[in-house]
Amino acid sequence: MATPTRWIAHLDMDAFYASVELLRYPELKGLPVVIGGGRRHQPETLPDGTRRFMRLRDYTGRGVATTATYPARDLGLHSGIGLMKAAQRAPDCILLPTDFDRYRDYSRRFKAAVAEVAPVIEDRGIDEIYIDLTAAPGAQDTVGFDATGGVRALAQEIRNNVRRATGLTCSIGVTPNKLLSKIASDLDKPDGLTVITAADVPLRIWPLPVRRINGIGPKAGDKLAALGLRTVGDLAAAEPAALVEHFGRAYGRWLHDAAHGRDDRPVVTHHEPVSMSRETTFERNLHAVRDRGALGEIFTRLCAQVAADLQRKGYAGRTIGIKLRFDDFRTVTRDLTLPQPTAEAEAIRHAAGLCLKRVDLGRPLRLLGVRASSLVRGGRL
DNA sequence: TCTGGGGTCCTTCCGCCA
DNA sequence: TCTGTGGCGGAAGGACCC
Repeated sequence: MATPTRWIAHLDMDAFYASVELLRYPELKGLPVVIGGGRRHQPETLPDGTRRFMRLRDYTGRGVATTATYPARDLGLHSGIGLMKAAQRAPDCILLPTDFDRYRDYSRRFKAAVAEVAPVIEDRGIDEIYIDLTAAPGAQDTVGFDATGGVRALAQEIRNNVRRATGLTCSIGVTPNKLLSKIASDLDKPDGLTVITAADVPLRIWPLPVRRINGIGPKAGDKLAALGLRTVGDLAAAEPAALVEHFGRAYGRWLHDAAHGRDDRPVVTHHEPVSMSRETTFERNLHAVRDRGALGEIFTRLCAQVAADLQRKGYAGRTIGIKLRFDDFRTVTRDLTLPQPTAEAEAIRHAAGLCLKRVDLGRPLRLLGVRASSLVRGGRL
């Protein structure tokens, strides 16, 4: 028997948070809706049973959109857009608060539905996963003359199962590796299924902009554009030595491999957390001296939250750190490694306080965060 | 009226030590 | 004792992702 073809799927839920909200508020189907902001703007149920929703024009604050329905995207609203800016573009658009508990619940449901068909799953956050289909029953089957027929049917079965379990649609890309599957799942969205083989890479992948590659962000994208490299094909044709020269050894080589669709990272079914953190952006900027009391309260609360998170999940952290963002958006961090790991709010607060003393607090602050890293399991010393 | 919150990983620099 | 070298952990920042 020949070596089996490696088949990795990337499954991405379609406009996940928004779609979960539409299940709860079906009257919003087809309307522009964004999710985000604080918890203040809950829909109101009127005496006649209908619901009243908040509009973007009524929003004030510093929130951003977490996601947007497809009709809202047509109006130029996208995830990450400031809600005040969004309100200028679409004042009548409906605004819903985020409800992470509910999204986590649906997340568990869709992942369980996938696991019934194919159990080798890598979690990539609340709304997407990788699935190793290589050894799944039927994946290597040829249907007629189509060597991808078996894996395509399997992916379709996964989609059906997710829909049955949640009422939600997803998009799946199936290819020989994670890198290509991530790109492929985005090619036919929403509710799509895309299968790509290594031989398809020049035709299907090379015409795409480099930014479609997971790992090429705004900075690298701009730098590549400045070198005249706009498509994945441009990048694939570039001299590896030139890429190394401009981007360093590791990243330069990775760029070259990625452009050729090469990626042998395994599907990892278990992850240990590296850090746990809590941070908050203030409603208005706070000053270290003038707003000492308010700042101290927030600081203590963040430490307590990190401690609670650590204890709930059974970890302790040896390194405690803080993060500050000033009114000019400059961000600084300070870390302190302790002799012993801790999950106690008071010890965290003390260490974080020492970190804070090392920062010049001359400017007003817009954000404060507390983090625990170098985590050890089970310890609560 | 700019620009959330929770993460991971990588690079660079620095001090310490063998 | 001086100089060099290399490893390593910790700290800081940055890029990127969902």
